Amino acid sequence: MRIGYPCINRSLDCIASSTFRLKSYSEEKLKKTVESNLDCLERMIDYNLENRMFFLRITSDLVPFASHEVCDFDWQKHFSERLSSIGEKFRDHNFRVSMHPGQYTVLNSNKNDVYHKSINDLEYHADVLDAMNLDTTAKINIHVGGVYDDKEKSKMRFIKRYKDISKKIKRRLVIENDEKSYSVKDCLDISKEIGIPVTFDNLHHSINGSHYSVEDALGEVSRTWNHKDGPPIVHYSSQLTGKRTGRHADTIDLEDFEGFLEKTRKYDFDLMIEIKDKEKSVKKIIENSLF
DNA sequence: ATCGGTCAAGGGGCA
DNA sequence: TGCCCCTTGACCGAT
Repeated sequence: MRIGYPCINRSLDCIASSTFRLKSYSEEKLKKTVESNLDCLERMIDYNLENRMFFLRITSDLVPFASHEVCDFDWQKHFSERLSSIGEKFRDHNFRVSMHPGQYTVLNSNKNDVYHKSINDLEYHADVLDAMNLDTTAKINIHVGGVYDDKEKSKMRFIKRYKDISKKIKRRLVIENDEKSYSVKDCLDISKEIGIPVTFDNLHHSINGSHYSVEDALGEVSRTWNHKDGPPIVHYSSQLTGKRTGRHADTIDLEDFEGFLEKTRKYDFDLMIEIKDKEKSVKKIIENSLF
């Protein structure tokens, strides 16, 4: 069981996701930005080591515009040594690593150009993990995508597209239940057809549930992860009280978290804490010996 | 130096 | 149809 937080460490005075405007794109600027992003990523790894947080989500902005047509720079080659040494550090300390493309990456889109751009973006994410020589437990986590007024058809489109993608992406791709469209049940239906692992998100499940209890949902998704995929990935967050449903809380509610652990005790998984104050919440969990 | 409008990009939900 | 929300702050031009 490993625990971590996504993309940004607020205790450090650096970010690994620094970017710039498309208008000001230049190869020089890209190189500089990626260098400083990699510096920061290494500092995050060191911080995590010291604090025993062995699950890390790498920001999609590590190499800005990498999947955009404007970028013809061979960043993999240029940063190959650094990327592989970062990967070595991950492996030496048995880190779990993941990435999570944003809302613009929609594999099952009914628009062809969106679909193709999504493939490019998934390719980029796979390239980052490949350049670090990470095994297939390093995952790229996405949502199923749009519904377009016909969920069955849209699920089928996801399945067909999945079958068509390259091995390089396929070996890392996992799907997560989302808060309005595709529930755990929907993800499991898809997984049954193509064997893709399913990430469980407790907050999304509480908003967009199926007939599954948390215990049953976790039990079912656990079976979608094979040995080569590593332990299941679970996302935990709590609702920001009084705000729009789905908004992430500012800091962790330890009582709520204990309740969650209570229900999930019998399962093995790696846990990503998606809460605004990031590593501080994880620290609270560890300090209270909850994980 | 500070401020705030804007940022590559999709989709869903509501008035 | 058009606007807002999510992701999420950071960038950068105007002052």
